[in-house]
Amino acid sequence: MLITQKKQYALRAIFELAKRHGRGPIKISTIARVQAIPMRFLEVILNELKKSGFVSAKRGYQGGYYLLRRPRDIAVGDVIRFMDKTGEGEQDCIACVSKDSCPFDGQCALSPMWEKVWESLFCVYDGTTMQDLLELELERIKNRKQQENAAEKGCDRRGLEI
Amino acid sequence: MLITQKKQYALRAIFELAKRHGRGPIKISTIARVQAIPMRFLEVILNELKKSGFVSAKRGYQGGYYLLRRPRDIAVGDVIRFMDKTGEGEQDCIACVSKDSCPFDGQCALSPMWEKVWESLFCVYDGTTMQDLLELELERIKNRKQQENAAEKGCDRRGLEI
DNA sequence: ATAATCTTGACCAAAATAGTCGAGAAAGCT
DNA sequence: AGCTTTCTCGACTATTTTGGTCAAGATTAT
Repeated sequence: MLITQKKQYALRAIFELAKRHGRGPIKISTIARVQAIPMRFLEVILNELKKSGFVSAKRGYQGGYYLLRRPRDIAVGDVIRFMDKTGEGEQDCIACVSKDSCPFDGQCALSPMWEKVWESLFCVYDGTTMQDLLELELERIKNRKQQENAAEKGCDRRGLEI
Repeated sequence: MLITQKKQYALRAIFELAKRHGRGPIKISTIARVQAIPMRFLEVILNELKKSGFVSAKRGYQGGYYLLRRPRDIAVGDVIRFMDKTGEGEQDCIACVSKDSCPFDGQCALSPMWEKVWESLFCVYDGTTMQDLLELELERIKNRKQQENAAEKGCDRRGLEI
């Protein structure tokens, strides 16, 4: 897998927090429902994410999770890197890039390519902030509405034609 | 993992065949030794690769595997795509990109990013042929020799200084 | 107090991945 | 023909990673 489910969930959870940034703590149960993430699993994930410094939590009655940074100051790359780290040493890396696991001491014929791959991957990751994702989402919603309107008109016309 | 061990092995095996292209069939045992791949596992891998049309094999006494195309006509992307296919449907893909597994019908906030990631990944894969890898390898060897020469001289000088 | 909510660590299950084995079939050599 | 070498094929096993659950406890607002 290029990306695990867990990282995907982490990103979606943070995205959801970004969406509601500034409106107080958000409950795990809410995030789980809206983002379609198994709740007990999300508990684990968010708890881990606290150590990243991106999110924090408040316990008790009106408790929940919230972002510690502005959405534009959290890049996807930051989250991925953090999630990789927690599993002890870059898990999502490629065997030949890290000298330890490469039988040729990181000098195999493929390693230059893996480095390129790694770079271009994180070029995208680091170039995408939560803010960017939010804006994309807004645009998408706008487009969908326009399409719906267009479709409705289409429906009406068809109705008349019959 | 970004790339599995098996795919890595497949690439290294094909690379080795490319290195010896035009010199008749190469034995599995040779490839396994030179590329540090478990032999019985490599048997399985090369056998699968026959279906890709990149390699073919000859049995018996002076048998072995050989490339069906010129090294410059085999890109890393071709190999990766083939290996992905054999596992039934793009395994190395991302959940949200394929509509089936995305709870939001492939319309989640992250999907545009995953598409970008996918593109830039295969941009590297498809832009790297076996020939390219061979040339890189040659250059690497040349550089290492130069370094060794330089190091030897350095040694001599140190010897005199003491 | 008590109800809501996060916290923690242990635990389990399923899937994917990595790797092995044995018996057989073809090809060349003598 | 008989022997050796080498691939072939399918079944099998082991290991690791991932995904997910649970229960008991701590904290806070009301």
